[in-house]
Amino acid sequence: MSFELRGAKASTSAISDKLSTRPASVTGMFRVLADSDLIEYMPYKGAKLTIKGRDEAISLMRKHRLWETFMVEKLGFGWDEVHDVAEQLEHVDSLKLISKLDAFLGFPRFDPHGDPIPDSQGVFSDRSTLVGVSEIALGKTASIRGVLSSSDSFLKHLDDLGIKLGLIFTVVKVFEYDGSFQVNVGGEDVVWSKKLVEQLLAEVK
Amino acid sequence: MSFELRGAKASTSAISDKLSTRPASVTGMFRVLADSDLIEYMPYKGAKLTIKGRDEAISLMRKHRLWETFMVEKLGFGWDEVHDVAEQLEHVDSLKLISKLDAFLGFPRFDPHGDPIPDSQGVFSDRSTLVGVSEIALGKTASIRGVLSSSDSFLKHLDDLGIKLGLIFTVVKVFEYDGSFQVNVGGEDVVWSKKLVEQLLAEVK
DNA sequence: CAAAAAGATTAGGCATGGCTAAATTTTGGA
DNA sequence: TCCAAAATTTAGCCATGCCTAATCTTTTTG
Repeated sequence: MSFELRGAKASTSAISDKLSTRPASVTGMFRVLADSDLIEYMPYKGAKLTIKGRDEAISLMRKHRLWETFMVEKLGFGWDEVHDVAEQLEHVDSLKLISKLDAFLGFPRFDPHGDPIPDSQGVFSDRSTLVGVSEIALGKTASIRGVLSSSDSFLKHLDDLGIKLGLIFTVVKVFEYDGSFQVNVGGEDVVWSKKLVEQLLAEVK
Repeated sequence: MSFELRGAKASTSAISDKLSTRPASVTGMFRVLADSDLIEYMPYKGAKLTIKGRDEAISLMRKHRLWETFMVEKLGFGWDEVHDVAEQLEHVDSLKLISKLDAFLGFPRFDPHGDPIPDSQGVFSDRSTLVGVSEIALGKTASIRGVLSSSDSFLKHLDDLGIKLGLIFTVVKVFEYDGSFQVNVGGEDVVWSKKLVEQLLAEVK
C-alpha cells in the first residue's frame, strides 16, 4: 500500500515493479479498486484515492505502525527487521484488536522510525512535535520516539546504552567542545555523543 | 485445523460442515494436502496426517494458543472472544515472531482455556501438571493457568476479584462448612468460593 | 509537428478453487 | 446376504487473478 496520500501519481509500471507483478495486473487492480469506490480511475489518466480509499489507507498505516512499534518495543526486534512481518499483521481484521493493542502500547503517536501513527479517528500527530534530540534546549524533558538511522552498529549501540523507545530524559548540559549532550535518565546523568543525538528523534513534553 | 492429532477419522461431510463449504471441496483439499505430503489419502478410506502434517498442525496450534494467551493476558480480552482473531494471527508466517512472543509471555505451557501449548520442539507439557484448584493440597503454591467455564458472569467475576492468568497463590485453608478456599495472594488472604475454585485450573509449583 | 519510443490498457489464455450434479462406493438394516 | 440410503468422489462449470501478446495513448524527440 505504498500509495501517496496526497494527489500523487504513481505510474502503473512503478507499482507493478514494487509489487513484483505486471503492469496489466495493476490495471486490473485499479478496476476492482475503482469498483469498490476506493480510487477514482480514468484509463491512461491515472488514479486518485477517494475519501473512502484514503481512510482505508490510513487505517492500514495505523495498523502497520502499531504492529511495528509492538515488535520493537515489546518483543525486542531490531528496528529494521519488522517491516515484512508487520505487512502480514496489518491485514488481520479486528478493530478491537487494534484499539486494545494501541492502549497496551500507551497510545504511541510515532513508530520506531519516527513516522506518525494516526489515531483511531485517522488524525496524525503533528510531525513538528517530533524533533531531533540535538535540537532540544537545555532543561527540557523529552521522550525518545524514533531513530533516523537503522544501521546495525547504530542499533547495537542503542542496545548497549539501554536507549529504547519511550525513554524519558532531561537535557542537562551541552558540551561546546565536542557537541555531546549530558542528559539525565531516571536520576542518573549520562553522556550521549553528538553523532548519537543527531540520529535520535524525541517528543518534547 | 480441527483435525484430530491421533489417527482419528473426521468425515468429509463433517469437515465441510465445519468449514461452511461442500463435501466435494473437502475432497479437493484432501488431494492438495496429499500432494503436499501433509496427509495420506485413500479415496473413500479417509485421510491421516503424515509426520510432516502433524508437525504443521502442532505448529499452528502453538501459534494459535500463544496468540490467544497474548490477547487475554496482555491486551485484556475476554477468554471467550479471542478464538476468531487468533485464527487469523496464527497464519502470520514468521518463526522469529512466534519465538519472541513466546519469550515475551514467559514461555507459558497452557493457554487461557487450560489447553497445553506445545513448545518450539512440538513437545506438549504433560496435562497432568494442570489440576483443578479445588484439588490443591493445603500449603501448596500454584499459579492460575486456565478456566473450565467461559460464561460471561464467571469471567466478569474473575475480573471483579482480580484473578488473571499467571496469578500466584498459596492455599492457606479449606473451610469444611461450605468448601471455600482461603488463599494467600501477594501477602493478602482472600476467600474463593467452592463454585469458583471448581472452575479454575492451576499449575502447582 | 510528425514519427518513434515509452507507457498503459485490452484481449485472450491458463491455473486455482469452490460450486452443483451425477456417478460411485460404503454402510446398515431387512 | 443384498439392497436402499448415506456418504464420498468425479466431472464439468464459473469466477478470480495474474500472465503474455497485441493494441492503443501519451510522451518524447528529430
